[in-house]
Amino acid sequence: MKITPIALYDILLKEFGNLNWWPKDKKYHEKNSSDPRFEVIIGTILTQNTAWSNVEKAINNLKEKNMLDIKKISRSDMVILPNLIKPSGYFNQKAERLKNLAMYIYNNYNGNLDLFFNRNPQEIRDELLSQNGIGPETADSILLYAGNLPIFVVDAYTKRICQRIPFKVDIKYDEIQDFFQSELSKLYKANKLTKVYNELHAQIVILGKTYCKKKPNCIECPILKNCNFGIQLSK
DNA sequence: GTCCAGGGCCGTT
DNA sequence: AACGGCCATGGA
Repeated sequence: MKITPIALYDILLKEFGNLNWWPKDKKYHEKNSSDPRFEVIIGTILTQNTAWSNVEKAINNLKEKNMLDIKKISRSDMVILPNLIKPSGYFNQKAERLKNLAMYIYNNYNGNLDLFFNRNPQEIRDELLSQNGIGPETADSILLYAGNLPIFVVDAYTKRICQRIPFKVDIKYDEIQDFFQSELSKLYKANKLTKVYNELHAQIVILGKTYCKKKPNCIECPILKNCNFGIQLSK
């Protein structure tokens, strides 16, 4: 049975409901009057090729030291910071990346994320991509989940699912992103796209973690009947 | 013990 | 353009 990105979204929305990503600690930010968008930005770097459970440990360490702050990260000691984020893995690289980005935003936008995000998304994206350690997925996650901008995030799960279904699209980041964005904007109005991209990427991650793993669990997968990979497997 | 996770960079073909 | 090695922890 043929499936489109729109149909995929329908199925996953029924299966998982609204997930309201990105995961963040609202209570913490209310209590400390800190900016939850910066927690998202930190999370996008810490979760690079890393299980989220490990990222949570790192973020908790930052909270305990009151370091979940753009100014403090931008001035952090490069012995202390890697140590705090150690559970997230690649901690030396990630500490550099975090500090560089925090310094960039702090120096050029006075740490003001409203100023940073209130521009043409393409311009912000190019700027993010020019930073060391920020590739397309991290940049787009920042745009979508911190900036609330209508940019679809492609990750390893998205690529895997595109191949397994399969969608008729070249397996490259930009091609897949263009494919999802052009398909979904056929049905949804421009002012709904941020919400749709937010939910669909979140649902794809859950689908990937739960069913469409490297070693997949197709039998219980909600898109079994719409996926060539699962159909072949169940024969 | 082995495999894997919500990538990205760099050097080599 | 494409590919391999590298970065590293913690849970399954």
